[in-house]
Amino acid sequence: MAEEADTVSSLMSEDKVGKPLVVILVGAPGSGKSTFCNDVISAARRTWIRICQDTIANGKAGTKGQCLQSAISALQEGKNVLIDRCNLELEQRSEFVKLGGARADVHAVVLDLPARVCISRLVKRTGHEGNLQGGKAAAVVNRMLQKKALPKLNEGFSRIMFCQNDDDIKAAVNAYKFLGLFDSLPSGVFGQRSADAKVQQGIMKFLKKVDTYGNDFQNSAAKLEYDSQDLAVKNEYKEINPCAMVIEKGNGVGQDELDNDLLQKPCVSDFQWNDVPTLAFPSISTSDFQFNMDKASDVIVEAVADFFSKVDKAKLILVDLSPKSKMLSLVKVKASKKNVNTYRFSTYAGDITRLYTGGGLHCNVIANASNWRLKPGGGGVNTAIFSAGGKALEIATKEQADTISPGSSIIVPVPTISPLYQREGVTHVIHVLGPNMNPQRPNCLKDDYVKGCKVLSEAYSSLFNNFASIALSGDSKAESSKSVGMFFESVVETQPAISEQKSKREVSIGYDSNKKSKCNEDLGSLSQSLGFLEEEEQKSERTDHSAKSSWGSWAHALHQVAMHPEKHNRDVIEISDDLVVINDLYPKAKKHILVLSRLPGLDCLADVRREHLPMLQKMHAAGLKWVEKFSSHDPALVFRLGYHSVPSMRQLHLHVISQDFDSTHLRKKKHWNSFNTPFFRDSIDVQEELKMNGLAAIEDEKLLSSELRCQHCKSAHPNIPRLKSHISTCKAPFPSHLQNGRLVFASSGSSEAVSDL
DNA sequence: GTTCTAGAAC
DNA sequence: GTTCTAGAAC
Repeated sequence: MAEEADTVSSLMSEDKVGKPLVVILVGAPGSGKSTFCNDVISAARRTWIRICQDTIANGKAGTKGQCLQSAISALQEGKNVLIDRCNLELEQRSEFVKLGGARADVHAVVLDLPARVCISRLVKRTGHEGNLQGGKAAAVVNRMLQKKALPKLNEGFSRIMFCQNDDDIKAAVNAYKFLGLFDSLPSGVFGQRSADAKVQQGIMKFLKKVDTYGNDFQNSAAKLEYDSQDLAVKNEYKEINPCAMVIEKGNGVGQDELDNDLLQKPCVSDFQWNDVPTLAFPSISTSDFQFNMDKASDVIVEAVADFFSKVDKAKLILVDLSPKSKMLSLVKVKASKKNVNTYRFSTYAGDITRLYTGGGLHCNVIANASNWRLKPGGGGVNTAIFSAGGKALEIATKEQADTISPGSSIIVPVPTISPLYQREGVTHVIHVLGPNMNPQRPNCLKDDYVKGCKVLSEAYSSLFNNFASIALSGDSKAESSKSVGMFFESVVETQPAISEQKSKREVSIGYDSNKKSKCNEDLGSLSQSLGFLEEEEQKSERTDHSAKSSWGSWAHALHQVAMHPEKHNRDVIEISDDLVVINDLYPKAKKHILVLSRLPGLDCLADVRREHLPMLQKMHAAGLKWVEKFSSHDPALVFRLGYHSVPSMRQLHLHVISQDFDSTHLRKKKHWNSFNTPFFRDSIDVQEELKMNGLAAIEDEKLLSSELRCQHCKSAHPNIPRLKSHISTCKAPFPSHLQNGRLVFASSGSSEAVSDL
């Protein structure tokens, strides 16, 4: 019985318990954020956790990443989160806003107090610490407030509360303090002083404008007026186009009718479309490729939601020719169920090649449901777009690629002579190829909808990413330069498909060779099964490659020393036929030397093969000899010998470096991580791998930007100075994975592996 | 690899 | 205001 009751009550509570909340405080230093948090937490009915960047790292200042991580874990435990950092700028808070969605609702509480109040509090608080006194405090606060961007609902907040004085703050504290597990606060904007009026004005202006278009609009105008109170709360509607507003608010007045009547009038063009990049796209694969529409509409809505979570201020419009389109209605219903922002995503029934002249819609980018040969014909959208784009579009397409594979897309800038550009203002066409389910067309997937949905989803994300990259590049003529910076909430992969296409066509040219494509690029996978001739070709290409472009001009210094050590007396400490040993010009520790191989053509670890093992053994032995010498002078020194996975300078060199990392030259994250992540390949491991596999593993350069962690106790630190100050006092032993010959020190006159520290 | 510097963060 | 980092240039 008891068990049953438990089950019932847990079911009920699951149903009723609101989502956890993420409350993002927004305010200058001294605005009272911490006090707010403490006041809420001290008597709250829910469980709250305050996340403060100043104290997140064991009481010390930490990173934004640590705050995010901490917030994620708190949410997973069902706790409510208060983000206590300034968050005055959109970018500073955007990562935290993204915590919202299925797992949490995100609110903002804006402590919008006069600067002088913040300054005087700040001086009182920090004066005795000597950090931010008088004029300095004022400068900091004023500077920060200059950059202040008040939060808006369209950033992803479901509720925003503005506090301008202590009473407002008290009310906000109470709202959260008394919020029980089963309660929720209303959505919208509260306490904002002047914006509501502006929104109202904007709407009135719009209504007047609409009126001039005639009777068709009367109903919808009335409807808008009715809803305007609701709209006023959402300040995201400050700058919107009237049609989008109607779409959102037109429920119950015959949606389809409204859409078509309104959208097919050229009423929007002179209103507010100008600065928002807009992509119009047809449904991919559901026409001639016979993809199931129900499944396709799920994929579309999913892809759109995903896109909106990454990108700010861009609009998408799904277009189909027929007002009775099943796809349009399916997508509309599903988008609405999924709460997709209907201001940013809408549907349109009409000709995709006449969006402006036929519908007044200014879409700077349109997508084409293409065929794999990227050729005109075949009917449907493809024929229509190629025909509207003219010969110029066909040629421009050919310039980009010859073919396209299912699930990908390519961008084609529309030539200015094309009617699509001149008449419709379309600056780019993105050709997309979706999966084919039609047995009468090539590459039919039959009924494999697992694969089909995957490919269709890839097609849409490729399309949307490419659209994003157009706006990011500032290439879009529909987008003013000032909005470029505001466009992205986060980095979006750019043009993956186009470079893929290019590389298909230009395999031998090395499309990315101007990038940091070092010699390790493909050698790991360089096939041993290549024929002799091919291998020779590859070799010469590799040599060419590194000589030509992959090593920067500075990167040949070690090579010069290895080949002509006699010319570099100052740095060289040992010369033999095989090796040159030098002091590192910029030592990253008390003792830091390089053992250079003198073999020509052996530039980096990725070049090393089994036959080089004797050379590496000699280098290791030479390194050990120097360790012994150094240790005899300073027995406290402990060394590691190893190679960088991807060196910055050519000519294979072994680092022999003491583990104190006590050096003014160690200044960057990259410096630290190059010696303290798996990017550093211990010499003994490399030798072992050569014996076993014939080559050594190369670790990713991404490791160089990992967070900074102490090599002893593994604690994380926000920056190099903090890390350095920590390691100078950290008493923890070296981790066990270094304790099998990787760490060396001197003992009884000879260097030995450290067995126990 | 370093130096220089703009801009992020507080 | 200072501190710190990351990216560009070399």
